[in-house]
Amino acid sequence: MTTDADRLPGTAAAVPVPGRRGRRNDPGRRDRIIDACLDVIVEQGVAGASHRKIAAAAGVPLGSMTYHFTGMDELLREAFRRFALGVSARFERRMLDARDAEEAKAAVVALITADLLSSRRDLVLTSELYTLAVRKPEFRDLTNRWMARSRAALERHFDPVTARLLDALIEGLTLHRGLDTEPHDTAAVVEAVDRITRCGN
Amino acid sequence: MTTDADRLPGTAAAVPVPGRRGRRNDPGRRDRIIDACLDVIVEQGVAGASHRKIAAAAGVPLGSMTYHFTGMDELLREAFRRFALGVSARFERRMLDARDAEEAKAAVVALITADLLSSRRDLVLTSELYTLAVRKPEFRDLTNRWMARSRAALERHFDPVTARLLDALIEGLTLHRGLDTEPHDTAAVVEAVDRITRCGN
Amino acid sequence: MTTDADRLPGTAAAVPVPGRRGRRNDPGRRDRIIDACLDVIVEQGVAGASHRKIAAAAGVPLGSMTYHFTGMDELLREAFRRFALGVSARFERRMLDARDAEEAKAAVVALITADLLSSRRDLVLTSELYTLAVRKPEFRDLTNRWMARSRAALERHFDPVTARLLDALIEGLTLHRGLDTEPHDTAAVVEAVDRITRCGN
Amino acid sequence: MTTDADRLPGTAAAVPVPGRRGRRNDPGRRDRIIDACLDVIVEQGVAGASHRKIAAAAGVPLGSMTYHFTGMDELLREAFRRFALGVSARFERRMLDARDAEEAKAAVVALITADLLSSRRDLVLTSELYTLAVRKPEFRDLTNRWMARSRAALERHFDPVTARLLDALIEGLTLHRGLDTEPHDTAAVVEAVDRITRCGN
DNA sequence: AATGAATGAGGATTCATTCAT
DNA sequence: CATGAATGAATCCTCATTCAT
Repeated sequence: MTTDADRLPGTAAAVPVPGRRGRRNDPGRRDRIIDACLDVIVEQGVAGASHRKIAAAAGVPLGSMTYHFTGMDELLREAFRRFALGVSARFERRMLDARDAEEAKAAVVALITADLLSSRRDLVLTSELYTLAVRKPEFRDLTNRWMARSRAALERHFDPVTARLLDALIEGLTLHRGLDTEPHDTAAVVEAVDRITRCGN
Repeated sequence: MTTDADRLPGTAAAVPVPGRRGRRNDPGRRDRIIDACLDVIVEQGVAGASHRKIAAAAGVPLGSMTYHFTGMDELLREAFRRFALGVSARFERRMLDARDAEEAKAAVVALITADLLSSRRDLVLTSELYTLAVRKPEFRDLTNRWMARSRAALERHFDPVTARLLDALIEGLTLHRGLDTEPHDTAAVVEAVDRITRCGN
Repeated sequence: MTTDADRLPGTAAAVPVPGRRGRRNDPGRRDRIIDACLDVIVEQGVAGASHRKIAAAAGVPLGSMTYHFTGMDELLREAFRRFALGVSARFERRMLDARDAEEAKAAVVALITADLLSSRRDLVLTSELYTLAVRKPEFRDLTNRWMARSRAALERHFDPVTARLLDALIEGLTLHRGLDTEPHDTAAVVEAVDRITRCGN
Repeated sequence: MTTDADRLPGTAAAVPVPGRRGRRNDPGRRDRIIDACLDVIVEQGVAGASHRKIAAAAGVPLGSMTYHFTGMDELLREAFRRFALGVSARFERRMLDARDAEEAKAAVVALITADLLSSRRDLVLTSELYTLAVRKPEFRDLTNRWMARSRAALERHFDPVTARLLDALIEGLTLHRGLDTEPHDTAAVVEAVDRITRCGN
């Protein structure tokens, strides 16, 4: 399970999910609501995300909320599903792009030390998702699938045990770097990845 | 920064004299509220922690809440401060008890693989705290101090770089083990700690 | 700026269909709330006008209050706007009905010495409005517009300076007569209007 | 009844009211509370004047409030009594200082056109007092006594009818000048006083 | 199909007052 | 005598959800 700054292209761009629920006048409204939901969560947290605020952010009437979603739970689930899918897809692609273990390690380092500005959003959403996942099984499914996908991607270059450990290391380093206020140097991250992968590539 | 199940001794001990309708002068009530706050957070999350619920859990009238605390913010801050202090104190003690690096490593492994039943509470509270810390500076202070204390404790047995990496590893492993539904084997944790500490004791 | 007992016609006419439990779609409910607000203010003052009391007086659920108005401020503003509009419209009509300065003077005297029973409401509301206006600009706008309209009406029969002085005199006499407990004779009022208008018709 | 900017000297200056209630440690505390009460009312209105705020403004513990006063009503009554006494005493002195009707008229004009900065406090307190007086008899006693004293002072230079009319005129002009936002010229005030006193000195 | 209107439950907070000390 | 601690009632307001249209 790993964080990444990029948004999965194609999910949020008002693509009309064909077989889902064809709406006449405003296709993609459902999608817009989901994106607005994530935006509100980034700014105010899950605790501050209300139907009203999300509706306002999406530019849709309040009544739309419970028309398109059975309730806040469904909306949150879909929003975080989109988020997790996007982040893990991006991670997977990076691992696919790496041609050997060395490139994979470099990619991991790049990921952890990535521009914090763009990954602030990811950090916030990730921590919010974890907080939900710790308590509610339906969100734990999300994080589990995310973690599984990350490990599978890592296993293209590392043995299963190393993949699992590396994934955990990424998690911890990302979190600590995100929370810590003092600047961090990349060298330590390189060192960490080196050590954790030393005996198991 | 590491999770631990024990409660800081001496903080929550102010048990209300049971059969007495303690109206006026109830010393320790503030402490009881803080503990009740943590309990409610564990069960319902920060989002679900309201004055009403906490007051009910602590067995105090609603008006007591804003008498003892200026508002929810102060209450949350104090609650998480107590939690962080307790956990980091426990961690520090464990490191002090270790007589050499090997014992320290064993202690770390024990910590990560500790009885999940008791550490479920810690996991929940930690993730809630992180979610707050990501957004609000006053809670980031808490996590920073916690992290600093953990690293300092680790530095009794490891060099600074290793300490930092080990701390991050603990974080990631704890989190992943807490979220994952399938069982984990201790061997992998031992392996991880071995690798990360190999070149830097 | 002058007080008058009549209510602006057409504003409060939305009588709720009595025997019908009008749940959804209750047009005129907003108006009814505003009127109820004024009623409560008359009886308990602005200080005693709470959402609860007004809702009860209007026969609407508490939640309606903040649905129809963003908060107490907006409600108070609308209520006093309605009051000021009604009073100044009535005053204006009286001045329009007067065919010359003598009739206008008589109308002013009639106004000041009007039946106190009906003008008690006006006196209370006026003093409450002034108290708000002294402190808050948005209410001062109301009183300013009211004063301007009164002066404009007076200027149909008197020169600008006299109009302004007459308006102030009306204000002072109305207030003193309203507060004073001993009975007043009309002759003094006639004398006052005569003197203030003597040199400026 | 007339407004004036000066504070009655000697009332607020922590003079120990001798026969009232001799306190040991902090004589004048009662007085300080009353003054603080007026200060709070000026800033927040009667509606915003709470025991807590006044206690804070006076620098006394909250418990002192209900120790020195039976409740808010008594406190308000004493506060406004002090205010009304101060203002009317100042007015009386000005009338005593005038040696003839012309000087009295000049004094009245000076009073109305006085520096608004210092009289803002008076304006606020006066309107608050009127609002109370309109509703509650115990405050109407205050305003009545104030009005009576003002008229008595004016009767040193004018006949009773003129005194009463002049008093009302002062009231209206002061109020309108206080509320109006555009600047006012003194000439109109002079003219008004001239007219109202023309036929009756 | 879509939504504006409406509402009751619950949110945090402020308050005057009481009482034990 | 004086006060800090405590409390229950009341404050405004936000909310997810329902329903008539």
